[in-house]
Amino acid sequence: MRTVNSEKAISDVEQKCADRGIRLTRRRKEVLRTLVLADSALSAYEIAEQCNADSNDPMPAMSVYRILDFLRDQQFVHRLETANKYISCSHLSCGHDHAQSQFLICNECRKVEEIDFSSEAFSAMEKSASAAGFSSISPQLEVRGLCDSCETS
Amino acid sequence: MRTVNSEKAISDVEQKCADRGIRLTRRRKEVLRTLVLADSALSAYEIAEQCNADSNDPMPAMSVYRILDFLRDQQFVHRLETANKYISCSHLSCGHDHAQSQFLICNECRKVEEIDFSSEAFSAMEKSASAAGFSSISPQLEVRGLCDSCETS
DNA sequence: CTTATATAAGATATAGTGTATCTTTTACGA
DNA sequence: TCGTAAAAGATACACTATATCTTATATAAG
Repeated sequence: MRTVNSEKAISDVEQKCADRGIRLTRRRKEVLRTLVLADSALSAYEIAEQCNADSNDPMPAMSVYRILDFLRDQQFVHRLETANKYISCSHLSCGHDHAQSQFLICNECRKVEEIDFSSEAFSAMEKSASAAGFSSISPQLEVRGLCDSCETS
Repeated sequence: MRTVNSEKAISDVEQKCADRGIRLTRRRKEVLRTLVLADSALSAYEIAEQCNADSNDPMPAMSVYRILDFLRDQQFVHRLETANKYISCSHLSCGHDHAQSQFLICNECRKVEEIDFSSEAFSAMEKSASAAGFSSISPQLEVRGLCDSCETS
């Protein structure tokens, strides 16, 4: 289980939705809960499968996509572009906004860490980018690598 | 046309293949040429389509995938993981190896630049990564952003 | 030169990922 | 309670990619 307190994360999201005047429906909560409880990033179809394992009210894959759109709009969930998978935001219980989302993805065990790169790293990247004719770079970043335990084993 | 001298790039690849004792067949050259001449990154199916526009010997999409595997193994072509597209290496005529490949991708016009991030940028990223339990990061990197001309327009 | 072998290409099927669209249901305010 | 809008259900289909089996071609050995 990735999140220390999954239930708290979900009720915090519920509160945020109430604040924003949007609805965290039963279906949306199902998808969110699946991602919060998951050990790793999941594909849309894996989410549907997991929901169907957890309840006997079938969750169609198409609904998963729709719900993921909603959850991503609200920044509760992120899409890993390099993996075609989805993962719950690791800041569900934080009060502040998270415009940034940078991910370290282990090529071996597929573990994902959502981190903040240092501002030095960012400004150095921006400098290189600007030299190549790119005036701005997205704070969304996916970096592949090896986590410590996979490196040593 | 992305490459200043496309024909030179292709004949340089031919020479490299000869050196490596591998074959740059007619089909492989067709795919490579399509990518070298392309203004942007192409999907496998777009490559097939383009080949079919250029010649009347049909290029099946399945062959394109096989040939892309070959060209990627040889580092003549890269895959943009965040775009599901392929692009020819911008160093086809260089003598040295290119273990690294970092890309800037414009979210607006889809222009792609293959660059080298500064070593400062890399070591700063590695520092952040190591703090998060990742001992090594891949030199393969795709960064989204806006190119100068899309930024100003 | 011919044949054997290995590599490449052709052909077909199918899996995996994602979007479009139309209908039905549900929630909520007037 | 009824009307409207948002959400969910259902179905079809497009796009990306892999697996596998067969046929063709290139090169090396005899």
